[in-house]
Amino acid sequence: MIRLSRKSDYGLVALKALRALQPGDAMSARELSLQLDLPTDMTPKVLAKLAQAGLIESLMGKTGGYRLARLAEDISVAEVVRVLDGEPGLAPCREGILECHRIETCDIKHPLDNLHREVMLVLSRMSIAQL
Amino acid sequence: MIRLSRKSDYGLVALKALRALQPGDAMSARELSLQLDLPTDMTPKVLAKLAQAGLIESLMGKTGGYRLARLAEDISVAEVVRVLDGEPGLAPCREGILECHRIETCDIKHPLDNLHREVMLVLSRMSIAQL
DNA sequence: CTAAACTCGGACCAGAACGGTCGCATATCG
DNA sequence: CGATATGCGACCGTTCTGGTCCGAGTTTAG
Repeated sequence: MIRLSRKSDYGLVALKALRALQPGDAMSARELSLQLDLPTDMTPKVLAKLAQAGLIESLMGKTGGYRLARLAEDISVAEVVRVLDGEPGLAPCREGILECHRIETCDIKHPLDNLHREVMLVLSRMSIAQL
Repeated sequence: MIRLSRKSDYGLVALKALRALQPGDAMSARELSLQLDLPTDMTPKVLAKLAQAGLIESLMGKTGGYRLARLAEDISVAEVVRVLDGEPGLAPCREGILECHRIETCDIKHPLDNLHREVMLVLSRMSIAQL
């Protein structure tokens, strides 16, 4: 239910690298891959997701690349995770494995929900700039 | 890197159910499965892990079953997660994917480590009794 | 205008992890 | 002694993720 996969890691290190650029400059996916030792063709995928979510912007063409679309201070870890690993949902009520008509189940659902929300809050408080 | 799988859910609901027992009473794995709609033979596995970690104790024999080994107030969610899903490790330095001799990598490692620690802290603050 | 370098997007594959099951040994109570 | 419980280890099927490949559309350089 709460999952921070490797993709999120990649995204975070990439964003951190983009942050070090001069304003106006862009960095290509391949440069990022080489510099950060990320899997060759994984980087474009991760960056594409971040781009279409509006966290970074992509510049096409020969001198293209990626750069932050916002201030690093305004990009939270939670947002990156949500984009790359999806909104983490609770297992219990998602698949119907634990049926919700059971009292015990719904007794447990809300607390787990709170738990989850609290974790995301922690992630929300940390920005790329703080990494 | 942080992963709360379904097993953890199962463990948490089971512990919550065990908490409702009268002191001295025990509840069999099958009873728990039926009452909580958990997968038939998943429950013993989860309970076995919790037992060997000392969170609950098992009573063998005909009238056997499981019961809490400690007060519900003293069992944290973090502990349950750690037992059932293992100590969550950081991806970057675990598999050598991001080599640690790279400065960028080790710049990112510690902050991610802190992040992770903070999340576990949140889980530590919530006990079974509070669910 | 052509060529090169880049992003975009989808299709694709292998491997690991997870959820779930079975069976046998062992211990307890009646 | 027999019935019933856990303990534990071996065992699959499926899903998901990480990772790769390729074609299409775009922009700049020459």
